[in-house]
Amino acid sequence: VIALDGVYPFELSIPHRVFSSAGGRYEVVTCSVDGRPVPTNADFAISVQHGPDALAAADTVVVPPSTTAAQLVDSAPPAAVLNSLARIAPGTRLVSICTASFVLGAAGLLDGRSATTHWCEAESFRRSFPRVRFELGALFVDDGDVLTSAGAASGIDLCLYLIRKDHGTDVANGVARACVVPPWRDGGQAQFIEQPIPASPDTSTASTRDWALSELHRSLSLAVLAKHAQMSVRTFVRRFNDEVGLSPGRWLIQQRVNRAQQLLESTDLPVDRISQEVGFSTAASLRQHFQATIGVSPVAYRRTFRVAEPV
DNA sequence: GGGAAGTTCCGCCAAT
DNA sequence: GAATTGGCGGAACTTC
Repeated sequence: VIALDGVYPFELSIPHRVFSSAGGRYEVVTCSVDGRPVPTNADFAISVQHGPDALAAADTVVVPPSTTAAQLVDSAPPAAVLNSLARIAPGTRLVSICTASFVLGAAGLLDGRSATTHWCEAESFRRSFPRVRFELGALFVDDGDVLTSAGAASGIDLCLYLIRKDHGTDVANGVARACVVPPWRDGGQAQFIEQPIPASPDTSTASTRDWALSELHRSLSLAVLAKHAQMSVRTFVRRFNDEVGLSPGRWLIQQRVNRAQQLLESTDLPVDRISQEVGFSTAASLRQHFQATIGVSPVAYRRTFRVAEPV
């Protein structure tokens, strides 16, 4: 974790808090660009134990937001920051929290990539980095070895996602429980962008989403969901998009793949049976969406993450 | 993997 | 006049 001048203490502490809860699977090292104490954007400074050499040895480098990042609209990062980033070995996983994506963007590390940042800075980010595919709605964006997150707390979501990716759902869920945060938040930051509060809970799609999760094994067409929400299909789709940041169809597939991941890790059920349990009508359908979402086949995923039963 | 059939998504527009 | 709703139709996506 690299602390830049004016670092935000809350976001700086997220990687250590989350990764250190994963049962010794990660070693979290915090450094500065020169090994010297770092002023924060609060009324205190922090003393780090490591200099930029730590970056060369890291498998993952996390950049939390800072006032340094906030100053990078239409200007290059300070030389010390660029020199530090240059020490990162090729292939190292790069992670930014909140507006720290400006640091990666200004260093040219996001060119041609998909990325996000805090919604407040969306326009400024788009203007500053036209070569970056900006995704406003996401809580975080995974572009392979470069991952960016939205506002402050989405850094927690991203760290949990990395644990899930590295060690599976069970470990990530355990960390989420330890940190008393949800293991997975539906939708994106679209739901946090300033917009009028729905007139009354009766007009929300939330209860239908809860119901759908409990009926995931069923065939849930738009007509069925809209009927449950007591809305026309058109209004339901519109409301759903506004509240969740995803279409009902995309959301359903995401939930079904999530449930399939859990079943692959925690049971020996055949893929055929799991596809029925999570509401995909055929195993081929599950395989297609699983591959597209997770990047591996269900069987390959199980081989990697299925925890062997103690003998 | 390819193709047909069914479903979803979303812009547009009229009605409320 | 502005905001919301819901039907229509074509494109895109999903299922089989």
